[in-house]
Order: sequence, then C-alpha cells, then structure tokens
Amino acid sequence: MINELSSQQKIWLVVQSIPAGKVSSYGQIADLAGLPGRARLVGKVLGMVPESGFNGSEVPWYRVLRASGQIAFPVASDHYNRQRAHLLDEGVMVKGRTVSMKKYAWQPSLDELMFKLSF
DNA sequence: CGCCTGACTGAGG
DNA sequence: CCCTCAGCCAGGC
Repeated sequence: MINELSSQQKIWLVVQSIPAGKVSSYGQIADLAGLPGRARLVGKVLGMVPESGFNGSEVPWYRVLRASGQIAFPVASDHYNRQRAHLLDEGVMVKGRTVSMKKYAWQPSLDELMFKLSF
C-alpha cells in the first residue's frame, strides 16, 4: 500500500515499538523511520507528544537517549528527572546520566523490521 | 536570502 | 574522558 504517513507518525510508531526495559537512540529511531540523518528531527517530534499519548497508546519518549547512552536533558532538569525515573521503573540501570547501550540497546528482529517497521 | 538554534552524531585530537 | 568541528535539517526571525 502507499505510504501516506508523515515523518512525525513514522517516528511515533517506531518509538512505540521499543519494548519496555530497552532503550534506543535518536539516530536509530530516525534510521528505522526511514529518515536517516535526521536525529534532531526525532528529538523535536518527541517534544510534541501529547501527555495523553497518541492514538490511544503511550509514546515512550523516555526510552530514547543519545547514541552515547546519555539522557539528553540537563542534569536535574525536570525532563531529566522524569526520564530517569521512568527508566529505573522499567529496570533499566541508569548510572549518573547514562545508560549502558551495550546492555539495554533495542535490537529489532528481522521479522519486525520487515513486517512492522518497513516504511 | 542569511544567521542562529536545537531532546543529534561520528570522527579526530 | 574531554573538547572541537563539520554535517545534519526544520523553524524562527
């Protein structure tokens, strides 16, 4: 079928498929959404997520970090605190402001890539 | 138009 | 581990 999804919708859909307890990066989300090189756009779009979620589902913005594993917000800021708390809730270990990507990076299966994330 | 600013990134030193 | 820098791209002015 023809792909009529906006970049924003693709980004939300990809973020929604990150499983609890796993994390991703702005760049990885951009790649999976078919928008290579647009990591900054991902950040901007995540900032528009309504509190109530999107299409009835939550958009787990807090599972998205910098490629380095760091939380992108200034330490101790409101956003920073919320993101950190959410991650800890899901059992993701956060040392200082960073998460071990080695340990928690989300790796979509080939099946998921072909049938769910083919944009 | 140009110039600046981001929830960014990878390469280099 | 730190810092700098060049790319990146949408928006605002």
